[in-house]
Amino acid sequence: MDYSPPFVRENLIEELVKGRGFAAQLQLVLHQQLTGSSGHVSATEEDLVTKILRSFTEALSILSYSESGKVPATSPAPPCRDQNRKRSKRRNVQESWTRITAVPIEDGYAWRKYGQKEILNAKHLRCYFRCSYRFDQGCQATKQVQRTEDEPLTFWTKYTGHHTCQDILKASLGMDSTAEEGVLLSFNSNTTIKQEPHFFSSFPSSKEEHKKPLFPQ
DNA sequence: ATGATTTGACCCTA
DNA sequence: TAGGGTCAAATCAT
Repeated sequence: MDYSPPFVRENLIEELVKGRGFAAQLQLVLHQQLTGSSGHVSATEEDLVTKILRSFTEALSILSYSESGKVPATSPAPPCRDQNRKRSKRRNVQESWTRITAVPIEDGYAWRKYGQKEILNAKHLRCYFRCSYRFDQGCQATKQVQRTEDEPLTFWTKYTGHHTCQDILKASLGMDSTAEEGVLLSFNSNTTIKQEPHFFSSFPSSKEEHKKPLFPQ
């Protein structure tokens, strides 16, 4: 499904990455206005910029899929939002979406593992990751990864929040060889689609390439 | 020595 | 109160 020469693809990815970066910045600005004293940004505007941001991300994913000879599963559905839940002081309610893949997703971002936990009625541990730049740049992106099935091997990944870190450009431009292995997009629990297995590997981040598998078997 | 991971404890929500 | 998410000291890898 790849009809474009490599250099066209690279330019395309570069532009999409730029767009995503700008959208992320806009999201930050809007969020600051929303929480600031002037606060005249509507939730609709914030929601809109979130959708733009996601579109860029998904476009990049699609390019990555086609590059590796795979077909994107679906277009994204609206995110599942905990709209009626009270905002916790400690846990802020961020947009989240999930994917189910045959391999742990290598999304090109730098993640730091900060915990893992046994989940009720689950055979495997759930691993918790946050952006490596959380403290440097205040990037609030997190993800959770859990092996869900053995046959066929599948991994469930839940992303929460978008990356606002500057590493975004470098990371995404490096996606050609470490493209997202994502298969299924689902922004609520009802819609899930699977993809063929590709390979198995742990997926150390760009900052954390090394050592033992991050996912307990 | 430095930075990442592990793991038990603690915190929060339903 | 149980289950899930996060923290942080201890441990490990480079």
